[in-house]
Amino acid sequence: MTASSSEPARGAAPKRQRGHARVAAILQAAAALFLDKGYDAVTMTEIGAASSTAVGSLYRFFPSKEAVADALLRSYADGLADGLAALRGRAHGLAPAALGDALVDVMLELRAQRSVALALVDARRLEASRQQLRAAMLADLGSLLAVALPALPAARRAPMALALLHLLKGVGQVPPGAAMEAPLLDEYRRLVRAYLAAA
Amino acid sequence: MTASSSEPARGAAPKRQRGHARVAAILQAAAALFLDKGYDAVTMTEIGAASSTAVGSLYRFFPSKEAVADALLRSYADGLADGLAALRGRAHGLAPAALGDALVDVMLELRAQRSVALALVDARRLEASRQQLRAAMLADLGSLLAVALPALPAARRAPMALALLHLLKGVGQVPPGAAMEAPLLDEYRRLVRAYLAAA
Amino acid sequence: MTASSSEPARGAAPKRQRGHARVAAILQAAAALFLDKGYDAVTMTEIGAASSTAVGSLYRFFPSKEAVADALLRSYADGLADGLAALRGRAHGLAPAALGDALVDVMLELRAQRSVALALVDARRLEASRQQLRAAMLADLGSLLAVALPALPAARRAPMALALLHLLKGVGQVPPGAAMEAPLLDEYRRLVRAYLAAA
Amino acid sequence: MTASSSEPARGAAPKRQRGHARVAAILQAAAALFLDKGYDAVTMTEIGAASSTAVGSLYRFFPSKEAVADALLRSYADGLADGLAALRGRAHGLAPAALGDALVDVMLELRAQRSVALALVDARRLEASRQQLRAAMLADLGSLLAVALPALPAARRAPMALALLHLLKGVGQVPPGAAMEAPLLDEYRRLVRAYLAAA
DNA sequence: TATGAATGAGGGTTCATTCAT
DNA sequence: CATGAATGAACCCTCATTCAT
Repeated sequence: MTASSSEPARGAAPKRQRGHARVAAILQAAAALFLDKGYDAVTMTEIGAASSTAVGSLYRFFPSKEAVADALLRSYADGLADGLAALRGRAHGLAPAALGDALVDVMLELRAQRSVALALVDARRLEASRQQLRAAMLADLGSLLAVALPALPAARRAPMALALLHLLKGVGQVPPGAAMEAPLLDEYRRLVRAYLAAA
Repeated sequence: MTASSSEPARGAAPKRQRGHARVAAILQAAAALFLDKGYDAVTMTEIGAASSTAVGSLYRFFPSKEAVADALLRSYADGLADGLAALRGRAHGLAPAALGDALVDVMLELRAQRSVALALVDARRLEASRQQLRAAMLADLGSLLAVALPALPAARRAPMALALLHLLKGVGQVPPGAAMEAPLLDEYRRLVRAYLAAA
Repeated sequence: MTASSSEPARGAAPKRQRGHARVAAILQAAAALFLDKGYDAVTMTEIGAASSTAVGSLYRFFPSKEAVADALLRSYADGLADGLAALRGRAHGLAPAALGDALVDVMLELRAQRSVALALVDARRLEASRQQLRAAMLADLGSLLAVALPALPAARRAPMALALLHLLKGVGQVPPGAAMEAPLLDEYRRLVRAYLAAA
Repeated sequence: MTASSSEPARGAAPKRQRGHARVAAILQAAAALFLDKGYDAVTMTEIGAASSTAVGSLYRFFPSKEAVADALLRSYADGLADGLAALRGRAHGLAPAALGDALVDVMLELRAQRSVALALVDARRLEASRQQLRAAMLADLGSLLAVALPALPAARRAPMALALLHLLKGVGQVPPGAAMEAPLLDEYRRLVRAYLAAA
């Protein structure tokens, strides 16, 4: 709205976008640090330094350290919920093996956010967010199973969702560039497929 | 490979039994606290209070907070190594499904120590111990697979050990008194069995 | 002695009326906040928000937070000096009781500004302004006493001014809407009258 | 109780007394600082430095900065309550002028603690303690008046207690070594006497 | 000139670790 | 040796003040 509309490429855009870029930078830096050292071991000053943001500014965007972690967690939860929702849309009549592969694929798409989320989910200080996230994911997985495996006894749906959740957590933890990556992902695919096929 | 399981049995037994009892009390208290609140949230003073040990004395037995966690981790690693070694002894010719059950059983036996270990493994501050523990467990699992599933291509042994490790981690995380316990354990048994049978 | 009461009236009036309104709004907002929460607990941003002024603009009018408090203090001092000067004009031959009532009345007229001033005077950070204000008020009160109570030994003038100052401070602190207001003000009137009559 | 009872003059005494001395040193240092700069402007580190105590140790004795101020306030409140209680014991039939002098004397005895207390009472952050202290003092003063001035209409007791409280606050604020001290105290005596005599 | 995002020093508080007793 | 008071670095967070727009 100010006069700078003539310089498109210079600095993204004048007002709101700056804030967005900042927030993104902060979250990215925080994600890397949390992943590397765990929630408690990371200091706000560190996050600031890593994202070229003064502590004070950090607190303009996030009211507390916990809020930073929550944002990360939520962003992951949202991505996952979307992925599962999309999968549920086409799950009806899917063969178990195909369902397994699809699940693994959903996970792989979110891998970046996922590994951070996992690091955070284990920080005991974040119980609240953690419980919430877990519950949401279990519900999503459960309803997916109801659609995809209608023959499965209802009583097994919850335990299976739990087991799958843990399994998929493993998929998310596969380190993206390592030598092990491909064979390990194959292995997980086999595992999930075998599990679902046997159900 | 199980050689690391003992320095206690070597020659330290007769005298200093006091010290041993103290160490045990400290570790037990620390385990309960770490499990409940996570590594970072537990203070040395707390551990002292919970084990009726003055902080100063705590530092006589463990040079640092990290050392307490390490001891816990190692004790768990030892138990696991022992369990896997015993299993390997009788693994030759075991049916895959039976092998799966046996693995789950080994895990269940260690569940108490295991859940603490898991809580600690996720405290990123303990990278060193964590890596070591992981490596040892993978090696043990790998050699168990070599014995139990001789038909498995050698190349799949490592990924499978990795996947199994993660799976068994899930078994260890099943909360011991919860309503979900029995069905969830059953589910894990099914899962492991299906996986090994398919291999 | 009342000379310090104006730099506003000198030559700044016609233009910049905007600025004057702003300054007034700022001072009013600041007064309310200081009164409510004390000097230290009020932030410049708050003052800005309460007076619809951007922080940056705040600093155009007042070079620091302390300057805002100083302005408030000075404005009160000016009002008091004026009131005392007026009283001194008609103090000659006034009966002690009447003088006491008049003093209380002067205070009551200034009550709004006064209570803020008192809140600020107690913020020890403002020593300088505080001392200045005090000295000016004592001088004014002293000269009023010289006119109104010529029989009073000169040596008692200073202590009496001090005591009166404190007394009048009490009057200023009577909370304006409380149930206690009327009886308490009566009580103060009695007190001042009794004191001056006995002198 | 330990073995050091043979060295009487060296360091007060070994165990509990050390703590007492520390607490006293802390309170004294805090009092001086609060008096000088006001509650908000004093930092815990400063209090530590002034009492040769590390911040950490400070927090062993007082759980928060507020607790330090509270202790100071309470100690003063206790002294005052004692003084007023003693005075009430012999107040029956006391002449108003004598009562006034006695009140001023009670104040003077507590002057050291008093001036700090006054500095703190004005710190808005300490509302809770402040209200409590005020209420207690008013109640004490009121019951003293009931005993000492039975002729006073009950309705005037509360306002008079309020006015007296403020007056006595003035007495407490007389700076202990200043040139003004003696004449000002005389003046306050006159003032209180005149007030009570007129009642 | 007005704006408010950005800055970073500094405040209260905690806790791993040390050391005098 | 055991003890637990003492230490002080470091953490999260706030806010007076500045300055690019």
